[in-house]
Amino acid sequence: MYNQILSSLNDFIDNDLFFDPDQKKTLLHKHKLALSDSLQKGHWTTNLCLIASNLAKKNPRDIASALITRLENQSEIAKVELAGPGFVNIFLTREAFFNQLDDADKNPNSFVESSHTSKEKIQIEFVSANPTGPLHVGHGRGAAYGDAIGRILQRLGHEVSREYYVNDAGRQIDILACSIFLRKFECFDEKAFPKSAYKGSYILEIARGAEIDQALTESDKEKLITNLPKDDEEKIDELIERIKINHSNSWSLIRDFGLNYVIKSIKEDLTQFKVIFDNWFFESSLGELEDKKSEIFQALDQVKKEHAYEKNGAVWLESTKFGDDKDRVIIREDGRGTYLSADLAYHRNKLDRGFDTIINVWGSDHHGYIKRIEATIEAMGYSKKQMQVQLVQFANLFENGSKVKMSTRSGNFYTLKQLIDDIGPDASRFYYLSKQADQHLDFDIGVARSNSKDNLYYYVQYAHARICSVEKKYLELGMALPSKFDDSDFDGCDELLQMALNAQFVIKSSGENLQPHLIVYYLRDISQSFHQFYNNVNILNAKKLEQNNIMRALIIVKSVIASSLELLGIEPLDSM
RNA sequence: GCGCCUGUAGCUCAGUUGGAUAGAGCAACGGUUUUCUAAACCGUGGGUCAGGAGUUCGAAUCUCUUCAGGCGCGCCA
Repeated sequence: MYNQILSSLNDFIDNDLFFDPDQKKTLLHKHKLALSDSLQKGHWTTNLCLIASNLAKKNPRDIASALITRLENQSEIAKVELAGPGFVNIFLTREAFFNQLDDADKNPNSFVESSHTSKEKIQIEFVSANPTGPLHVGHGRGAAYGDAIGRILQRLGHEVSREYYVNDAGRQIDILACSIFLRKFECFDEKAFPKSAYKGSYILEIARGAEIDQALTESDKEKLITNLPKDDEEKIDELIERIKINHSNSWSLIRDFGLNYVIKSIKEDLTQFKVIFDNWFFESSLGELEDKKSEIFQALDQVKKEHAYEKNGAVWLESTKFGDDKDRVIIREDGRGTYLSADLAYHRNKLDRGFDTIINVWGSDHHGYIKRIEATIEAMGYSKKQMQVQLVQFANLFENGSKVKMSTRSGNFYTLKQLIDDIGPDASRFYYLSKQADQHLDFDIGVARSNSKDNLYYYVQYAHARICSVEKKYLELGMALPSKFDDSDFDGCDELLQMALNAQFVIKSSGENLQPHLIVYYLRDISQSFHQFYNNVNILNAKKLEQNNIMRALIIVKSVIASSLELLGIEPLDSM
């Protein structure tokens, strides 16, 4: 029906309006056909005449009359009204209204899929937390978000690939290995343990699990910890250096063991959170800068030829040529690459894999980094439009009104796993997604855990469970669940059904804008409408004539709720 | 100093990309169950959409500006 009306509107623009081609183009682009938010305004509504009247400097009423006649000629349309400042409201016949619902139930993309949006190959890179410790509640938000937009884009017909970028090559990993080493061989007293090392209890666990034949003598330890620099950061770097040189065997054993251990635990947490990645990309696979065959060398070499220069012994990328604020170092004075150089090679690798769009989900503290990476993409000869960066603000966790602190180094943090164990993966995901991603989220675990009315997650689940229960009772009465509407003129479900139709548009918009929270609020609204209906109408004791359509309506609402929850990675509950 | 984000009811937030009378939840007060799950529903009160100017048929939404708050500005990752 949507497509049918839409093409009538377009025919009208083409044939009945005496506009020049430019005006027609903007009109085609700007007019909208939307579901009405209330049936008093009809089933469908369009602003076409408003826009047209603006372009032609004419009264909307003069333009509308021809359109109204054209629309009213269609057998599915019962009535067309001009309302408000110039909206055209379209009222369908009951039969047409029900038909589009049955169609939408069969094909949840019936309105949106034939539109000219092309199917793309999309890659989403998200979480990508440094493998230096367990995921904490801040990472959970990125995980829930990235996974949800993946599901939504898939629903819209795109081919989606999820990727985790593992920074397994940098200094952070050395600090991890060093921390484990120091614990393993008990090099420091508890009080003297370096501040800049990781202190979480998981470090002790890993240290206990690591099987190393070698032992450190007291003099080894003494050598390791005497005459260290005072500065915390310098101290840890010095320790790393000394261990690497003097205990290279243990070092690499511990480093590999620790890294694998942490990555494994991250994977387990994500699996429990129902986030599955198609690909784990390791920074180390890009190779070493010294190796001329490595990807990282070749990527840098390519860029260096045209868009880089040497200054103060370092190699600088001319990123200002591509919109960055200043030029950036890609190879340090001492010959090592910067973080940007690895990212440059990584993005080249991604774009060469043939994705139409790559989406990077980053913590919002990286926002200063966007221009920089865009510049490197342009410098390598790609278009920055192929990459979309979506920032996710950190989630603040509250418990009983007070903020729970998070810091990986101090080891004092609330892990994602704890959260999942506490309130479950589904409620966690629901709350993570309940606010626009790039804005602060205050997550009160007390509310999420509670059975109270302000727990929105249960409000939505309750609507689903109630419908399941009614269906069950209906079957127990010996009735069969209807698969079609009949022509009874009971209209008590119509507003609810109108809202159910809107799911397609909400999902489309949430996919196009990468905003899963729109679905959360849609779920709240349709659940509310259902609860109202439920309290108004006694379904099982309703008139036999009305019951078929009521049950049909509930089946449709239930399936809309279930499939919307699915897009958020949440399993609908059949009973509570 | 430069850049990005935010400011909507007492609190937490939506607002379909410029549309019709600005909406929910919580909190406050009052009500609804011999009948399908009361984790529900109904009612009442609560607003200069931070302030100002502009763009137009029409602005919470776009532009400019003032104020307030948050974040980012390494040869760290």
